[in-house]
Amino acid sequence: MGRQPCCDKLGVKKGPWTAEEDKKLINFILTNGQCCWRAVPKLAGLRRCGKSCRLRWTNYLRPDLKRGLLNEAEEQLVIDLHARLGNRWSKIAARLPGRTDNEIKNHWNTHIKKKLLKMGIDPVTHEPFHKEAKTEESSSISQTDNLLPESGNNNNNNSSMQENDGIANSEENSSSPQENCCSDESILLNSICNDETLLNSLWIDEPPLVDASWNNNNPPATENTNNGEMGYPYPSWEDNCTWLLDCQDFGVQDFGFDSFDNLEFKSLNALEMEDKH
DNA sequence: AAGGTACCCAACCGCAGAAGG
DNA sequence: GCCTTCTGCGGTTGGGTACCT
Repeated sequence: MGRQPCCDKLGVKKGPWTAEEDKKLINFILTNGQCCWRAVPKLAGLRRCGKSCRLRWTNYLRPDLKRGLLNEAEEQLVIDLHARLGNRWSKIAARLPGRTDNEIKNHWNTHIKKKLLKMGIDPVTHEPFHKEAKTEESSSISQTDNLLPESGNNNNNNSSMQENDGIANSEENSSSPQENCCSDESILLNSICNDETLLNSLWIDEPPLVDASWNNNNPPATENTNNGEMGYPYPSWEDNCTWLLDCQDFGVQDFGFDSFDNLEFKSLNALEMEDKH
C-alpha cells in the first residue's frame, strides 16, 4: 500500500535514549497519559519517532516492569506457553506480569533456546530431536504437547534448526524440560499446564490480564484510585514523576508490587474462571 | 596487556491488522 | 468497499561488555 514512514526521517534521533529524553517522555505520559504515539514526540519535545517513544515506554520506562533475569517459574511458563502459542511473544508476555515481549523474546533467544537444544529438545516443536525423527505422525502426548496446529513450526520453521548440534546431546533426553523444576511452584505450574481447560483458554484472545491499567488511555488525573480492580498496588499517577524515575533503579518490588507468583496465579485463576463461562 | 570472540539486550525496521473517514 | 493513518508485533541489528587466548 506504500505506507509512509512513521515519521519524517529527517531530524529524528536514533540510538540509545538519554536520561533527559527519558525524563521528557515520562513527564509527558504522566501528565497526558498514553495518547497517540505519533504525536508524542512533538508534544513532548523529543526528536524521536513515535514508535521509538512507545517502545521505550513499554520496554523500559513503564513502572510496573520487573528487572533482572526471568526466574525459574517464569522461564518454565515461557516454555510452556511457547509450546502452545509459538513465537507470539506479546501473548506470552501478557501472562507474565512485569515482563515485556521484547524481554521474553531476548531471553528465549539467548537462554531458553540454548537450554532446550542442550537437552536435545527442538525449541521450535518442543519435541525431543530423536523422537521427532522417529515418528512425525504420532500425535504427541508429551507435556510440551503440540496442541497448537501452528505452534511456531509453520511459519518460522526455517530458523533455529541449523544450529541443532543438540542432536549430539540427545543422550540427555531423559531429562525433561522440567528437570530443574523441583520446586513447589514448578509442580503447580506443571499441573496448571496439564489442565486442558486452562490450556484451551490460552487460545482465546482474551483481554489483557495484566497491563490494563497501563493500556487504557485515561488521563492520569482520573486514575487516582487505580489498580483496585486488578489488585495491583501500582503507585498512583500523581504529583511529579520522580518516583517513576527512581523506579527504574530499583524494581517493582520496591514499590510493594505483588510478587510474580501471586500475579501469575491471579491470572491463571482468571483464565480458569473465564473458561467456565 | 592486547586482540579476538561470544554474549546480551536495547533499539530499529518492516509488515500486518485495526480503526476511522 | 476503498483508502489512509496509526498501532502493535516479530525479526533483526548493532553497541557494549564479558570472557578467552
